[in-house]
Amino acid sequence: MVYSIGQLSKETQCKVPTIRYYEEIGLLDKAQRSAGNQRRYTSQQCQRLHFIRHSRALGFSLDEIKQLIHLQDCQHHDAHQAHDVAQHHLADVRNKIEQLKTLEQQLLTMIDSCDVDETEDCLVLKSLNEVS
Amino acid sequence: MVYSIGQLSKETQCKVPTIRYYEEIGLLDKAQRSAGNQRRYTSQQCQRLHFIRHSRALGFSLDEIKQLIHLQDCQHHDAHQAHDVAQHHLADVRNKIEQLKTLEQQLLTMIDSCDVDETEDCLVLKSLNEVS
DNA sequence: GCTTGAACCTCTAGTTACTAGAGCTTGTAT
DNA sequence: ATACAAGCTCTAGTAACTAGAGGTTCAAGC
Repeated sequence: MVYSIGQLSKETQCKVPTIRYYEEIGLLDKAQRSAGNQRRYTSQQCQRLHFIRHSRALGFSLDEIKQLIHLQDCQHHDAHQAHDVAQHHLADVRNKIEQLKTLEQQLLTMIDSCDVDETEDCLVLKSLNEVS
Repeated sequence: MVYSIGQLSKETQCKVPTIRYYEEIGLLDKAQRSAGNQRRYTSQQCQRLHFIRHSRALGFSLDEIKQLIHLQDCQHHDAHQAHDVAQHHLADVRNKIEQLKTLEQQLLTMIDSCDVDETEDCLVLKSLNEVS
């Protein structure tokens, strides 16, 4: 199976300029070209793009994905390096969740303090002005 | 009290280039200048920068902060517009938390599936290759 | 074989919220 | 008077794309 960039785009739900961008930064190998200079992709490249998109959906950065791809390509890697990348990322995600929960609480407090007292000005601005 | 940009920076914990950047995009008014063209700030501007930093710490975007500042400056605003901005932001934050929790689960599943079976290759890469 | 139009090409610039560096000038303390 | 920290402007870089201009190629229908 050979894909044009548009077909690959449909297959992987990845926008055409994004595919070109991935090639540009070396995340995807340079595609073969048709006689008229248009990109042609193999099933393998299609699978790699699926891998990239799936990883992105899980929040891995392009840099992390580069590492994961390298681990895939290099046969002699330690069995647990990919595991480490994933675990590191999991820690990041948990950190972000904690931060956002704190934030959620602060916003709630701010908004609630305002609901109590409908007759006055909204206190949101006031509370943002307080030096914490 | 009159501040140089460095003093303002210390006072607000906001880096010097960031202050200049806020001026450039119109989030802070243009500062007065000394005879030698250096920026001089008043206590009012210092308070405004505190407001901006506090809002940023709560995750408001610069655009949202612009709206909030406009609401402060404009005396004739609806008492609850700031409330709305905050509530909208709260919804965003909650959304992000939900997404990250889903992600956390997927990562956990991936990593755990690998721990079960230590003798084989790490399954992280394999599971990223599966088309979900 | 010719025409049409969708899909392709490259290149540049924009997005968000800053950060870093070059090369020069000003302020202040001794 | 001098030294040097702190200031100035301008340009470019970060992450991960997205959008548009202006031109070319492919594939289908006649």
